[in-house]
Amino acid sequence: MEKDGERAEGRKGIERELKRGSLELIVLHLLAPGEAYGYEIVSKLTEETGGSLEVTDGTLYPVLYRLERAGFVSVRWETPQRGVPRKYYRLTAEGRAELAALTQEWTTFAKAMAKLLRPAREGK
Amino acid sequence: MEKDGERAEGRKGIERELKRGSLELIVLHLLAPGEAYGYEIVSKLTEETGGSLEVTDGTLYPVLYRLERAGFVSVRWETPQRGVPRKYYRLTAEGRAELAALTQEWTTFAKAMAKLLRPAREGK
DNA sequence: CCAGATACCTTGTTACGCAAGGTATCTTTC
DNA sequence: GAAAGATACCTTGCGTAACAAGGTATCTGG
Repeated sequence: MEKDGERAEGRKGIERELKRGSLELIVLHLLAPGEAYGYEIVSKLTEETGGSLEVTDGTLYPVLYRLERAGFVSVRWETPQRGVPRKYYRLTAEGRAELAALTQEWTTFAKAMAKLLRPAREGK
Repeated sequence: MEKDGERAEGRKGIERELKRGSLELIVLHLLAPGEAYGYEIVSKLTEETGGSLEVTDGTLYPVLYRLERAGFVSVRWETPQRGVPRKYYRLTAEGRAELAALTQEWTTFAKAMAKLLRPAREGK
């Protein structure tokens, strides 16, 4: 029945697109204070943004894999006394450099957008 | 031997990804003051952002087509006294509403990102 | 009539975010 | 000690958007 009941594509899809290219930065940023494991990163993000930015683990793992492959994070397995093994990720020096670079790029982009969107416009 | 001579994957690709989902908003915004034709929009964007945000016409036309299809812009052909025919785009009422909605969504997203990235962190 | 400029349009590639589904390990309960 | 549930990691397939590259049509100037 729900022919386009929850389609509402216009609304839902935008956020996904906006997140594009920002996720890598987000993850690097969340790793800045210290190491963390996959599931932890997911909940950290939800928590720190009050739920306004979220990812599922299925989204996160490919990102982490990319980061590892690029040498931006190092990986360590640890089995806690209680619970299943966890894979801890930690920024490398290159990762920190990348974090700084991406933060810069994101900020530049956001500023350009903000300036463009600012309605103020003195007569030409 | 240019193994990855001009690939420079990391750097070039990011901006493209960041633009994702923002282009539609950008175009709607550029149409807000009044109608414009395709090529004009391309140069308006380059001009207004001092070149920090750019699109090629091959990127723009699909966007315009989407907007037209969604009813956010109306279209009018005009052949100027000198030169080739031009296709002028103008915001519809729905287009204006969409512009407002997207601006809102973009701002919300940008604020969430900015807050996350802000390093300041008072001891909990 | 031919070269060049203007303007519009199409196709194929690439990459990413995501939902859905899958695997493995540990804990609890009976 | 088997079943059920929780935790955590990983993979596959899909949709979509930005872009480069290439194509078409119209007008202007020599």
